[in-house]
Amino acid sequence: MLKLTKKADYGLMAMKHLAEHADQGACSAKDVAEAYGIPQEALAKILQRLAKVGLIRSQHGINGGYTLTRDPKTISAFEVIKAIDGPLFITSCVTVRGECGQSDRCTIREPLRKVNESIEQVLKNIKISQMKEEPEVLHVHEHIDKTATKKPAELVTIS
Amino acid sequence: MLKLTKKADYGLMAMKHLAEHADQGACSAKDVAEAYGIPQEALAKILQRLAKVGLIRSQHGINGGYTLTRDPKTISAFEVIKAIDGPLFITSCVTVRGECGQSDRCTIREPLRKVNESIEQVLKNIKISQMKEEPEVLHVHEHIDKTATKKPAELVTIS
DNA sequence: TTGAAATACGACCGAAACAGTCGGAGTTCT
DNA sequence: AGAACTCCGACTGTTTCGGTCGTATTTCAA
Repeated sequence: MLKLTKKADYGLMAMKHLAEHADQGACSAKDVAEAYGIPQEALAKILQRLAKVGLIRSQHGINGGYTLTRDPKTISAFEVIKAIDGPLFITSCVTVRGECGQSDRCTIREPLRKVNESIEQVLKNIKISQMKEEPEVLHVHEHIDKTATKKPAELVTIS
Repeated sequence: MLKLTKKADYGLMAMKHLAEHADQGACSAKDVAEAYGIPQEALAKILQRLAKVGLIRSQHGINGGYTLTRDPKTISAFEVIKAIDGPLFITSCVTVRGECGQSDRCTIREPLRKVNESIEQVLKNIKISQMKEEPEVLHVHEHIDKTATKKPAELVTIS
């Protein structure tokens, strides 16, 4: 149904939380989990994956937790989702090798690849810093519009 | 992982096939299934759902099968996908009632709703007729660009 | 040095959605 | 009327998802 997994949702929430509390030092998985009513163990596993790809830094021991490694303005939702759910393909017949398992006569995969690219661009242009609060939402609009209006060349070159 | 189900893929293939063979009368589920190596019974069920929402018309008996009810230029990929997989939401916490089951403090759902709208617009502007062959792909690009450039007002009003 | 607090990692289980299969009902042509 | 062909709806295995548990490792503080 073209939906993100809950893990990806949790990951985005956690990243947003870390961005908001960046000045208060590290946030533990327990803190974030309790703040949003997320199972602690489940969130911990997600944060581990985010740390593994370098989006956040982990610190053991007392007063430990997770901190962002980059400015939230430079972290896209696409990076977070990809780190958690793996590479996303809108079509189920297209694999990582670009092959179509079903049949050679599947002629719809090329148009769908374009759709996939468009979705990726949208997600890449949504930054963690833009998810903070409601007033910021207006900025998201502008960026969504910019995504397609300012990058037609990029979309074309992919084809 | 933000991917379409195989059923949706099959449905799009079948719709494309019906569009290409519209002048040859009705196509049976068997014909389409054999043309693409899809299990016949599985495809039949998909075609049933497409018929139920009125995208195609079914005809029993000998030389029966399915035919498009509308011009393929007016049928969007969004309609096909929605008919098969149901309403699509990019976020798993957002339900049909707009509620967030997790917590009231989930502040990321509004930005993600905008992403969802953008994706819907992309899918709505991809028509079955544009999936026919490779040269047509270029047209898809134009429509993707138009999607966001010509409809900023619509995106804003949804917020 | 000892213990508490926190992450790191893997294995496990129940639930839900997915992919595909089977028998039955309806329609058309001969 | 009968046979061939098709659509139709319910059913079952399989995979994925979501969440839990247990254990090891690291860090800081008393």
